[in-house]
Amino acid sequence: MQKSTKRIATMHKMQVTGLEMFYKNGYYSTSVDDILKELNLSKGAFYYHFKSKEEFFISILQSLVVKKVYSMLIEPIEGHDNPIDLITNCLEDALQTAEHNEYDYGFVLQNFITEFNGSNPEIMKYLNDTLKIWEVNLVSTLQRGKFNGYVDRHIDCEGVASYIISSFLGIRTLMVEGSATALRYRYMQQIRFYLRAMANKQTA
Amino acid sequence: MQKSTKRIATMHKMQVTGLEMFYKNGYYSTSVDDILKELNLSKGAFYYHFKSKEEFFISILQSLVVKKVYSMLIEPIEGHDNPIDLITNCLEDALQTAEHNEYDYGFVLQNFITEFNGSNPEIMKYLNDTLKIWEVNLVSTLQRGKFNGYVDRHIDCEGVASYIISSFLGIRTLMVEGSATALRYRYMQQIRFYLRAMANKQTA
DNA sequence: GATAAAACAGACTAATGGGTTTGGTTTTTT
DNA sequence: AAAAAACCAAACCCATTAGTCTGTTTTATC
Repeated sequence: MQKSTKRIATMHKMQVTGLEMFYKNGYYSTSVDDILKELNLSKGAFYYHFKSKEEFFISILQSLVVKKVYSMLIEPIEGHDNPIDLITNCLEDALQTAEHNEYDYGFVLQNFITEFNGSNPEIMKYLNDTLKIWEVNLVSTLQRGKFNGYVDRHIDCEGVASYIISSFLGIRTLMVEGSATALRYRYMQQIRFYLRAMANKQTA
Repeated sequence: MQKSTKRIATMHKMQVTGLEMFYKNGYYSTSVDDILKELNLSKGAFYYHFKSKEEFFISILQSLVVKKVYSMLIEPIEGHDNPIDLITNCLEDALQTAEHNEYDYGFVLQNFITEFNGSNPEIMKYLNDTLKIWEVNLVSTLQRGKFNGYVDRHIDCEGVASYIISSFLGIRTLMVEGSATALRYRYMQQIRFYLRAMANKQTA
């Protein structure tokens, strides 16, 4: 009983290539035809599977982006180890991924937020919700860190979380054109410095 | 001899409205007709003054954006006062401007960098150059701060500068949808905390 | 106030892109 | 083998958009 297995495979292929091209060239600058040419598929194929370009894009957000945000930005910082180390390593990994021309999904979000802001409220909702998921998980990781004695009790977890996200999104913007390796190195030094100051001074 | 006074006035009006709409809806999502309708002007007028949409946009970068980056982000941090205070106040001002739905020009740059990255190298060059101007000036402000005894000698000025820019660009992304006031408040607390640690501990 | 140049209006063109339709082929089920 | 479901190709439709062309109005100059 694999009646929909091919359907799913085809849709998935379209979504993967779609995300790649939307991310690289922007949503509005990437035509459906562009994606189909890349895949040697036809318009008929596309509109058999998806109602519209917009619905197609939303399906990408739901089935690819959200999952990747979880696996790259959220799961690595779960658990009861020192959140400061967890977060530092997670950011380092994400930036290294970015450096090798793959996409780290925090920046994917930022790109699309910039593009759709003001022009498409429905898509913006999905994007903001996903970003919010990251933020919420950062906050609770920090709070858990307080509870477990790793993080200073006086720290404003919400403030730190949005500051981490901000700096990360920003450095990724700079990396698109600047010398990525040098920027990553410097950024990691600064964020380490910043996060180290959050540590609980009582406990080792 | 005011043969070009009207010409300049009209061009300027087009540029101001153009920047506003490009910034709000994106370059590719804003048609020349959209801008002209807003101004009650015609195609003939537009192409009388500008060779193309792209040239029009570049003229906006040159005549509006660069100047504003200077007056909002560079001039305020010049001088020989404590650069940590200068930078803090400058960022605060920029974020307050942003909160009142006007545009702070750091974010204008970021928006366009995101939009044109990968699709238009010529425009990217202008945008990156402008961002670079900001960065270079931040670095030299910090170095001057070292010289004048305000900033710790061990600080990596390049690292701090790109970290400041990063966090600023990032927080602006978050502000587009989140509660701007709360984000600004938190951000300023964090950046103050971060910058205070740069201060020279010897001198008061 | 005639004339020339500058500034502007608006219909038109060509190309692009989202989406539809038609007309098929392959795969699965019975 | 026959019917139905899943899948695919490409011509076609319609709205939009950057850019052109031809003319008209405004403005400066003598």
